[in-house]
Amino acid sequence: MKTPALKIRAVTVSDVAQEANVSKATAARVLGNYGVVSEKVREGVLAAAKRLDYRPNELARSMSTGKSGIIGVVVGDIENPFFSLAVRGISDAAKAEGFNVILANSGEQIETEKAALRLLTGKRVDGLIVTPSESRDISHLRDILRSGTPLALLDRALSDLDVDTVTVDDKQAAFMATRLLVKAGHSNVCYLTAVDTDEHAYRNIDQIYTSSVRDRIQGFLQACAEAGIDKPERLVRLGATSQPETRAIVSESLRQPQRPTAILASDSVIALETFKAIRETGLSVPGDISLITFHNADWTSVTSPPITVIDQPVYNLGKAVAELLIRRLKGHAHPPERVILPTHIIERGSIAPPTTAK
Amino acid sequence: MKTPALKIRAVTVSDVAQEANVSKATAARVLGNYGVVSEKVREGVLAAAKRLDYRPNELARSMSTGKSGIIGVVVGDIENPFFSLAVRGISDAAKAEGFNVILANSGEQIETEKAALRLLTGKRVDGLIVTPSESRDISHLRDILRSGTPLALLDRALSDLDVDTVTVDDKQAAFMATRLLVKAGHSNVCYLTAVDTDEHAYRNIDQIYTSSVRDRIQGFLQACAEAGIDKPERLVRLGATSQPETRAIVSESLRQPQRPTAILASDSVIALETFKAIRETGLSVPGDISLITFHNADWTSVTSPPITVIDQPVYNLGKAVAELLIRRLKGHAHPPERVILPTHIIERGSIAPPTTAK
DNA sequence: GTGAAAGCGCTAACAA
DNA sequence: TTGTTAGCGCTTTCAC
Repeated sequence: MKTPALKIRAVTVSDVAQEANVSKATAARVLGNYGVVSEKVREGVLAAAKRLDYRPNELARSMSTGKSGIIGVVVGDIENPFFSLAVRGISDAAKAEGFNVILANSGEQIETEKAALRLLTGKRVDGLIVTPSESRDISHLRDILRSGTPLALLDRALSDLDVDTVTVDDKQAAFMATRLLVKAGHSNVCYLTAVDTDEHAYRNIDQIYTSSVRDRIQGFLQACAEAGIDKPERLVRLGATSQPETRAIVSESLRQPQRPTAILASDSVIALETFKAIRETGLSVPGDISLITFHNADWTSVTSPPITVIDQPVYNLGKAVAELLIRRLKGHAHPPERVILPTHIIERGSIAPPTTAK
Repeated sequence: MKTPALKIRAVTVSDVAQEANVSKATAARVLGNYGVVSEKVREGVLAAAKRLDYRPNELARSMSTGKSGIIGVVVGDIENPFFSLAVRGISDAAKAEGFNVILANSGEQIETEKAALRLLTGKRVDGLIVTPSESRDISHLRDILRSGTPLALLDRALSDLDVDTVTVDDKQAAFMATRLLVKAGHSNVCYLTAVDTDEHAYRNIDQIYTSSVRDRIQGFLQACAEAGIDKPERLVRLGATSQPETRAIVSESLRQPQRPTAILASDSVIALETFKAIRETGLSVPGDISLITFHNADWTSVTSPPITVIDQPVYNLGKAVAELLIRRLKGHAHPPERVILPTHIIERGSIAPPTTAK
C-alpha cells in the first residue's frame, strides 16, 4: 500500500541562500555565525531564514567542524541520588560553558560501560566523564585516551591512568566514620558495600577493583586495627548490589549470634535498605544497632532517629570534573590533575554505645 | 623508527577499504552491515578493520541515513526520583529495541524546555518524549509535530495536542486521597503543589497549565465539595518549587490560627520537605497533621510514622510511552493513543483523625 | 565582502 | 557480488 508522499525535507542553508539571493557560503556564514558578512546581507539572510523557519542541522555542523559541543557522561546508576546530584553539577558547569551533556548508565557493569563508551565516542562527543566501574580492565579507557578524546574520572581514581580526576577523601572518611563507631564502644562493626568479588567474600584488598571502595576499606581496616580489633577483614561485607540483595545480607548478618553492633554503609541506597532490614528484624537504631552512611541523602535527616552521615560534596564533585574537562576541551593543555575533595561527618542520632556486651 | 606528529585522524571506511583491497562501497557494506558481500571479502574487510582498529563514525552514519537511533527525553527535573524512575523505564524499553536515550532537563521552565528541544531536534533525534511544563504555550511542540519528528507525552496530557500520551489517573487519585483524609475527619485539608501562577495564589482552574496538577486539583476540589467543605479553592497551595520555598509555605501555613489538619503533597520531594517543616514547627504526624503524598518514594516507608502514599506505576509510565513512541518510529502508523494508568493508595501510618476541633 | 568548490565519513542508487 | 558515483548539510579553503 502506498503512503502519502508527505515530504518533510528540512530547510537547509542552500534554501535560505536561494531565498535571500546570496551564495550558499554567505548564507552559511551568517547562519553559522562565522567569517565576515556585511550588515546588509546579514539582515537579508536572517530575514530569509526566519521566513523559511530554518533550523540548523547540528549533525552536519559537527561533521564538518569535528566538534559536537557534547560531553558524554557514564555513571554507575543514575537512580542513585549520589549520581543524580553529581550529574547536575556536571550539567550546570557544562551549560555555563556552552556544552551539553549526554548521559549513559553503566549499571556498574564493565561490558555495559564499554558499550556506552562506544556509543558516545561513535557520536563523537568532545569529551568524556566516567565513573569507572572497574580498575582491573581499563583497556577501553586507554583506547579513548589514545584516540585523543579528553577523559576525566569522577569519584573513582585509577592509579594506572593519568587523567584529570576528582574524588573525595574516601579513606579518611571511612577512617573517621569507623573511629566514631569505635569511640562509641563498638568493636563488632560492619562495613557494607555494593562491590562484590567472585567468591562474594572479602579476603584482601587486591580483590577490590573500585578505587573508592578500596580506599574506604583501607580506612575502615586502619581504624579497626587502631582500636585493636582482631581480624577486621571478616567485618567487610560485599555484594549489596540491589535492594533485595542488601536486605538479605543485612538480615542474615543480624541473625548471627555474634551480630554486628554497628554498620557503616557505603551509600545512601544501601543505608536505606539496611535501615529497613534492621527494623524488620525487630531491632532498633541506635539501641541495638548503630548506623552511619556515606552520602547525606535527603531522607537521612527525617528518619527516627535521623542518620549520622558522611557528607560528601557531591554537587561540587560533578562541577569540578566538568570544569577540569572543559578547560582541557578549550585547549588549555595542562598536566592531568587529581583533585581530592574533603568530606565531613554530620552527627545525628543513629550512633549509640552497644548494648550487647561482647 | 620515529613517531610522526601523532595524527589523530580517525580511521575511516576508505582506510579499511584500501587496507583490504576492496572498494569503499564494499568495505562500507560489511562495516555498516547492509547489502550483500561474499563471505570471503567480508572476512578480509573485518580483518583489515580490526588491524586498523576501525570505529564507525555514527555522526556520518546518521547524516546519510537520516536516522540517529536516539530518542530525546525532556523531563522536568531528573533529580526527582519520580522522573529518574520513569527515565529508567524509558531507557530499558529503548535499549530493548536498539535505541539510545539522550536526556535533557527543563527545570519545569518553558524557555529551557524549548532550548532543550531545539538542541535535541538539532541533533536529529529520531523521536521525542516530553513532560510538557506548560499547556499554555505549546507552539514548540506543534513545530516538532509539523517537522515530522514523532513525539510522545509523559505524565502530562495536552488536550490540544493529539499525540501518544501516557499519564496516570491523577484526578481519580487526588479524589481518593482527599476522600481518605475527609473520611478520617479532616475538613481543613491542603493540597500542595510545585506549580505556581503569577499571583502565587489559586483562583480557578484556568490558571493551571500543568495537566496533571490540573486534574489533581479537580479531584481534590471534587472530594472537598462532596464533603461539603466550603470554598475549597482556598485550600490549594501553589509554588512549592524548591526545598526552601516548600519549607516556607508549609511553615507559614502551620503558623496560621486556622492551620490545616491534613496535607496532600503533589510529589515526594515536596512531601519530604513538608514532613521536615511539620517536625520543625514542633508538630507531629499524624497527631497534629495528617500527610499523604503522590509517589511511593523509597523513604516514605521508613519514617516514623511511615507515610501513606498514592502509588503510581512510574517505571511502567516510562516504559509505556517509550513503547508507544518506538512503535511509531518503526513505521507502524496508528492514531495517537492516550493511555491512562491506574494508581492505588498504600495506607501506612500518616493519617489520623484531627485533634484540633474546628 | 562574497562566491565557487572541495570535503567531513558515511550510505544509497545505479552500473558493471 | 562488487565498484562507481552521488549526495546528506554543513564548514572551509581559496580565489575574485
